[in-house]
Amino acid sequence: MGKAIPIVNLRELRQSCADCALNQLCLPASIGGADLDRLDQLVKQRLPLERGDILFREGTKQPALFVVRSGSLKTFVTLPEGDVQILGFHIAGELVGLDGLSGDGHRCTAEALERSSLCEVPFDSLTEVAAKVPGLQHQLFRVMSREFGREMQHPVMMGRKHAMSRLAIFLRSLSERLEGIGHDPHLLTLSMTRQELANYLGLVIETVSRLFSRMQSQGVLEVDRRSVRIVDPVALAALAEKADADEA
Amino acid sequence: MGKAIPIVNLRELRQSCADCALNQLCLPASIGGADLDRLDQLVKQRLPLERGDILFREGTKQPALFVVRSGSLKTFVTLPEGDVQILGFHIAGELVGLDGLSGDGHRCTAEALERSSLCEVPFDSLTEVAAKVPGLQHQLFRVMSREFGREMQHPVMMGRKHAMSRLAIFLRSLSERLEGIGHDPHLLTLSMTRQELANYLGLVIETVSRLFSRMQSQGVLEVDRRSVRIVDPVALAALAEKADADEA
DNA sequence: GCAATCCATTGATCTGGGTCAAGGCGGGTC
DNA sequence: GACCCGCCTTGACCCAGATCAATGGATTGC
Repeated sequence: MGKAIPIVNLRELRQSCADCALNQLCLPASIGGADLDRLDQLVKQRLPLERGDILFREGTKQPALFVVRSGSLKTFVTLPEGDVQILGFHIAGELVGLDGLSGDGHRCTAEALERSSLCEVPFDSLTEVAAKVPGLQHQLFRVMSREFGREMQHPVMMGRKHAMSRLAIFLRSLSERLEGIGHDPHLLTLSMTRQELANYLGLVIETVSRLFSRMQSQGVLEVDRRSVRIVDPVALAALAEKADADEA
Repeated sequence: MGKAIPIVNLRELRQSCADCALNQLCLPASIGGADLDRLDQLVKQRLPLERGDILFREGTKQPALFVVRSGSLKTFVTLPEGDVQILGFHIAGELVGLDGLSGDGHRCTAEALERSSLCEVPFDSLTEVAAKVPGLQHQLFRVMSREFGREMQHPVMMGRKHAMSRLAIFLRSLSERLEGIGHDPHLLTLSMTRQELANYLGLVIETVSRLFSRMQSQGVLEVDRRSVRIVDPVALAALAEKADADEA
């Protein structure tokens, strides 16, 4: 047994949708047989990305849809003045790139937060096949709409006037999503820096750092660098929902 | 010539997509002939809504897609504690209800801000026809993705740490959208209350009020209750982009 | 081992916007 | 006309979080 050198798992690289553990979260859900084969042929397995690698950039023509198989990414837009706004973090089983179907290319940039592997489906062939496979079209609408629902959470969180609520909402959401892919919902390993998290939450890095410290001293979390253990989920929920004064 | 009693325009109520002034902004764009007729049969013209009328509620099964023909609406979610977060305002030519395709019903509530008329397309029949008309499917993906792009603006705006930038961004966006439907982009008639606007921007009503006053005294706007004239668009743009300190 | 770098934490101070409170104005009703 | 009521504005005050600044680990490179 040598060192833990990360090796590309070749079996994983050439695997069909039918065998994929993420099957139910992904496009192929609820289609099968010949249709699944047809979809399978569109899906390209990509070599893993490393932290900082760009999956696609704002404005890219030839847009594609991606499914995260392992690892995680962030999506963000760059503002005219040069600063960025992070729109979301994407973990295994989640889709990235749905903003690209408009015909004007992708509207945001996607970048890996750690070593990540993905499946890729080019849009033109996807919509082409979707036109022939009603089940796929339906599923495509479903996942787009599901993603819509997820996007809604961001403004809801940003609308909170207390920084503590924002962070608590984020942690709960992440916990829930991890649970959905079979991880321990109380043991989070953050793949983003404090800076990236702060940007996403609409705060500055110092505030995020202080919030983690405060939650730890209150016995809600145990924090060690990027790993966060949720010690008191009830207290965390209370922080997330703590009133916000106005209500109209 | 009597008083200006608002009358339901019957011609408008039973009109085909082909004749509609909003044609290019809407679903029928880029389909024609027999396909357009097929779509036409799905579209129901609804009686106008009055201020406060609910178009659909969170959780409604039997979701549908709506196109605003005139007037305006807001969409919002209700949080467990009872307060709400407004997600967006929708003016003529814009689509409402795209969040409903997930199969779990609508994820937000839509409410009229003023007397508004709409077209309605039930989802089940829409997706059914879309499966047969590739042009429609494509257009449906396009408008969904376009809407995705619009949704992205909300977090970008909420990420701004200065209240003035948030309001300026909102005003510019509204101005642009009004221009798109042939209105004077410098003369805005707000259909939402200050409270609704504040909620959307993640601020309190007093702050919004003070911002309007300040922009007026700076010569950027002329404000009279709900009507806002953009006097100095360049200054407004500068306020919208004013640096926000961090940039990662 | 030591420097350099990146990332995170902590403290001190300042300030933008939230909170509390008091009118103002316009549109409706009787 | 007088009143009311919903919506908006303005002022005074205060606090959560931004800003400024210094320090502390990890990790990487030499």
